[in-house]
Amino acid sequence: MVGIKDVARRAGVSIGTVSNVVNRPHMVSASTRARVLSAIQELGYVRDESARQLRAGRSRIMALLVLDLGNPFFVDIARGAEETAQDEGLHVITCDSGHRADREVSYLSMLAEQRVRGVLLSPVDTSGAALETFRRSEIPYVFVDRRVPADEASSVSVDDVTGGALAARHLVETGHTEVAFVNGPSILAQCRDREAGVRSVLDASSARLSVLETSELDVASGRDAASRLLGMSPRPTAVFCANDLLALGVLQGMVAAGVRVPDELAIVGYDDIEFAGAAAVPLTSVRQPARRLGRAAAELLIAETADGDEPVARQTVVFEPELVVRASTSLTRSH
Amino acid sequence: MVGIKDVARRAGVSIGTVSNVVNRPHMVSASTRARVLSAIQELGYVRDESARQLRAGRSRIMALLVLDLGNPFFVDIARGAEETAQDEGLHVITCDSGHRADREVSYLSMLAEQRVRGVLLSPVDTSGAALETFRRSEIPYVFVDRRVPADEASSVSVDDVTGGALAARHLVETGHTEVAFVNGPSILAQCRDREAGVRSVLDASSARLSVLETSELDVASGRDAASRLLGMSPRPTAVFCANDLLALGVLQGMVAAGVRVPDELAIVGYDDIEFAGAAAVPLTSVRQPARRLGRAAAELLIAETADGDEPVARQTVVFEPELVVRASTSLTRSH
DNA sequence: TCATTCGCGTGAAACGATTCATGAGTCAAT
DNA sequence: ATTGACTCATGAATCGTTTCACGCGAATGA
Repeated sequence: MVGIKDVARRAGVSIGTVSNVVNRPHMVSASTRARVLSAIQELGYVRDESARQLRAGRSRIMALLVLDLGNPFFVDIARGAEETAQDEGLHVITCDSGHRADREVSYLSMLAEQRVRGVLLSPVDTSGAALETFRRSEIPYVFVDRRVPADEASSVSVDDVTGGALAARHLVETGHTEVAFVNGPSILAQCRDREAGVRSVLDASSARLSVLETSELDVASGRDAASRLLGMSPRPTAVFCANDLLALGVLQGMVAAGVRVPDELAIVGYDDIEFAGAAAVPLTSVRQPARRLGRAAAELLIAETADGDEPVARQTVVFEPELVVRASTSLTRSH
Repeated sequence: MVGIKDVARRAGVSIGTVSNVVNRPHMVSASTRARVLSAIQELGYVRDESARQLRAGRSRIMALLVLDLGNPFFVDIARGAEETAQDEGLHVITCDSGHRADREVSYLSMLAEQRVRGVLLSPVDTSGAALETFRRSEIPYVFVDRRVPADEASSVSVDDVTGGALAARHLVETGHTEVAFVNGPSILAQCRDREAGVRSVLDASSARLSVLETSELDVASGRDAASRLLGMSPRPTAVFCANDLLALGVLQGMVAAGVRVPDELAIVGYDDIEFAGAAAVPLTSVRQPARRLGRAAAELLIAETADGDEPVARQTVVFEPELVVRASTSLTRSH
């Protein structure tokens, strides 16, 4: 593998000069620069990041560790993060913990060994030991889609209580009195908060609430939930799901069972992923600004790792969700 | 940042011994080992991969560079690749070129600088200059979801010609004579092959084929295609889409326009992503074994980079696609 | 003419691990 | 008592960069 010293020899200069050509071209005379550059070309020299990083002590890579890449919501976060990273000349590597704490731990220790610049983290469990050991590595991290106290870390999130309330209010206002909430695992703060939002609205109304908890936040769990809903009596006339994957699963289960949506059952999802609007009965959903979430988190992380003088203050950014009403809750468009 | 020499000092041994404790524990006596391990614990020592890699000359990371992470098909490939990588103690970093050649180039040069173990590549354009310069870096790569001549590189793909034929035959056999093929950009080999498959079947039948090309392989393009289809006369009674995202877009556009699926228009997608089966009118689709694709590609790459004696022969693995028939083409289930 | 500045280039010292030849110590066998 | 075999630990060399103090020569100013 050709290294900097091969280039130096070929160009008849010292290795220090080659390094300067690559990193501070203005410090080198035009003629030498040209000679070195053509040597680089001819030899096909590619700088070795590991050596560079060893010297520098920090890498040019930031990591994004998400709960589930199968959920387009997180893919959008990744895209946002990549956008700002690129502006800073950094790269993002995306890791998928698949909701599993052991994989989260494994990735975190890998990232610590890599000495990544920082980590954008959407953790399975905040209180977990996973983070506890990672903290000692001194690698900065920012929470994404999870609010934490500012003294612990910066975080960028969306107000899930409001989001839940938004959905619930919409259902109450459209006249539903028998409402179900299909929630994901309650170890997830997002799920707990959305439920809190739902309850705050429904408790103050005359509607009745049943809560179903699923083990995963995916389409298959949604289908399961659908069959449970079908067995309930009285059967709810509206269901709010903790995310769009669940909602799509419920929708499919209902359509398969001949239940008309929204006539017999209104459905509200959460995240407003692209597939929500693209469903044959387009889903009403609570939109989260996923891309902006990713951008903002990356910006915070970059600010924290800027080689400035003073440590930057931790920040807590909270975005507001927005209800997007579509056919799955509006009778007017049906049929 | 605590390094190996801090540990050595604390434990009262040489750095070589610490290294042995970490990498070849059996070569160290039990008592020293215990002493070193507790020093590691107390100091919170985390090995620095960049130094390790500098010495070793190769990294423990393999990369997967895909066309579009927004497409669940590629997420499944990533999962497959990660499964086998994990078995080998490797890590995968997933990069999303978003169908853009410039990002592909940028990622490839980053990966070359990182001296990754190898790259699983789903390239925008095989003939591209992107690859040409990457080749010089000597980093092994395996094509995923794209067949190439075995003398160039190993590849793992699915037979797209057969896949296209499968879909077309299904439509012909269910009696359609006016068929549309909504294809993605023809620079993609996948798209060209699927079209070839479609033509091979339809040319031999009495059905008529119209081909619409879209600029992207996403849901929005599918919606566009739907409106174009609506303007055609005679209007096709069946449409095959080059992937499920397009198909979902078409489905949505049609349902919004009041066209009944499958009664007035049958739709076939490609990839069989989870959302295809979860659509309110579940999509008939050509299934590709995405996870196995990822696994197989990673296995090939690992075989090529095994530090064995002889270079391993290049391999070309081709999987067979499979038609999954659902409601979007079968009148029997409708209403 | 001499001193000062400036522009360019050099060479060596890091960075933090791995690896390997070497040596120190112990034990058993001759 | 000497040898050989074996177990552990050592310390130096090495990987490919970056960085920095320094030196050389030319240009500038007095």
